Amino acid sequence: MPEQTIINSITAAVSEQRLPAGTKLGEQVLSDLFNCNRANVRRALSTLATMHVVQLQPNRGAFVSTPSPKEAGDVFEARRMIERMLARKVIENITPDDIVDMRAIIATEAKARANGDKPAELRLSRTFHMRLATIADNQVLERFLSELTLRTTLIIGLYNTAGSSHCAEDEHLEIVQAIENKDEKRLLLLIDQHLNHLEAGLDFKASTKPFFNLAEHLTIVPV
Amino acid sequence: MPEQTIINSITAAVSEQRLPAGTKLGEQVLSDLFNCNRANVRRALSTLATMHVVQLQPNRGAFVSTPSPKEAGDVFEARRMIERMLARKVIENITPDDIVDMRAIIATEAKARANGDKPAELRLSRTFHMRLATIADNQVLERFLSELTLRTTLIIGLYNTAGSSHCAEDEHLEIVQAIENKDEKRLLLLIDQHLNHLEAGLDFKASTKPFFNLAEHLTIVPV
DNA sequence: TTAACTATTATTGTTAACAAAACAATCAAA
DNA sequence: TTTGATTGTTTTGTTAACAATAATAGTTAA
Repeated sequence: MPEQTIINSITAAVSEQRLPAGTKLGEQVLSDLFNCNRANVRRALSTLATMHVVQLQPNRGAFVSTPSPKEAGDVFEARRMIERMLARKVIENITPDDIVDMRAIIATEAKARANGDKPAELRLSRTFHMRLATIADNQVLERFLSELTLRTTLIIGLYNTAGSSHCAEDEHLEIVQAIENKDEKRLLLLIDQHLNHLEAGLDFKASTKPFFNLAEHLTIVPV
Repeated sequence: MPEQTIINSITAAVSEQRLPAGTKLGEQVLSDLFNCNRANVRRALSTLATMHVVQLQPNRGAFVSTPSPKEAGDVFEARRMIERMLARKVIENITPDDIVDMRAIIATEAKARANGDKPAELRLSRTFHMRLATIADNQVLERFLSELTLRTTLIIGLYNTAGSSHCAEDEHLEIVQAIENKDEKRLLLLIDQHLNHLEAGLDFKASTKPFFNLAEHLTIVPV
C-alpha cells in the first residue's frame, strides 16, 4: 500500500504546483514522511521516472522533471492529439449524468478560483480533463492523458509568463456545451483553442527556471 | 547498469514472441540470469509494470501481461491514432536517407521471413514502425508507440488465429512509397488498413497460453 | 480415487547494515 | 578574495538476512 500512496501524493502535489520542477526528492525524507522503508520509496520514484514526472540522476537522486522547450512541444502536440481523439469518443458515449457531473466540477473549480485557492483550481481543472478521458472509456488514452496533464502543469510552472497559468473556466463550460450538443466540429475547435491558449502563454526565452543544464551551453573545443 | 539490461532483454523477448503472455517472471531466476541482486530485478519489473508489459500480483510475483479483449481494443484504438499522427509528421520530416533506411529494414525483414526466422521478422517489423516514430521526431509519441507495439505483439500472440501474425511485407513497402510521394491521404489509408489487418486476425473466443523454461528464451542484450 | 488437511518448500516482501559516491565545510596558499 | 585540497557528513547504491505469504507434496480418511 505505501508505494501507491507515495506516487499519488507526489502526482497530486505536482498537479497543484506545490512541487515545482527541479525539486529534490530525497529518499530519506520521503521514507520518513510516509513511514516506510527506502525500498518502497525507490520503486515509487522509479515508476514516476518512467512517467517522466521525475528524473533520476545516478548517485544524485530523484528530482521533479524540468521539461526542455523541445520536450514541452512534444508534450503539447501529443496532448492535443489525444484530447481530440477523446473528444470524439466522448460525444459517442456521453450521458445526461455525465453532463451534470462535469458542470459540477466546473462550478467547484469556479468557487476555488473565487476563493483564490489556486491549488484546488489546478487540481479541479485536471479533474475536468481526466473526466473526459473516463467518459471516453479508453484506459490507454486515459493513462497517457494523466501523464501529459502532469507534465503540462510542470511546463506551465516553468515557462508561463505571469498571466493565465490555468484553464479558462468559460472554455470548460463551452466544451461541455459542445459535448451536450454533440457538435463535434465545434468541440474539436474548442479543444484546440483551449490548448493553444495554454501553449501561447509560454515563453521559453525568459524562463524563470532556476536550474539549467550547463552542458547545453558549453561545447567541448578540441586542442 | 543492470536494470536497463533486464528491461531491454524482456522487451526484446516479448517483441519477438519468445515470451508469451502469462509467463511467470521469477525474481530469483532473473537475478541469477543477469548476475545481479533482486533489488534491481524488482525495479525493472516495476518499470515494466507501469508500461503494462508485465502485471504484478501481490505476493505472487510478476507475469507477462495477458491483455483482455477490452484492453486489446483500447490498445489498437490508441495505436491507430498515434500512428496516423506520426504518419503526418513523417511526411513533413522525411529525407531521402530515411527512405533508404526504411527500405533496408523491409529488405532485411523479407530475408528473415524467407529464412523462416520468425523472431527476427517480428523484431524488424517493430523496428520499421519505431523508425517512423523516430523520423516523426516526437519523443512522447515514440515512447507511447514503443509500449503499444509491445502490447500489440502480446495481443496477437494471445488471440491471433493461425494466419498472419505479422505485418504484411508489401504493406510496409506501400507505406514507404506513399511517404516518398508525400501522399498523405493514401498513407493514412494504408496505416488504417495495416492495423485493420492485424486486428481482423484476432479471435477473442479461443485463446491458448503455453508455459516453458524462462532462461531458454531470455538472452542478455547489452544496453 | 478423491478430498481435505498438514508439513514442507519456495517465493515474495521487508528491514537493516554496509559500501560508494556526492556534497559541505574548513583551512591553506596564491 | 579566490582557488584548491582535505576532511567529515550526508545521500545513494548494494547486499544479505529475516519475515510473511503462497505453492507444493505428502498423508489420511471417506
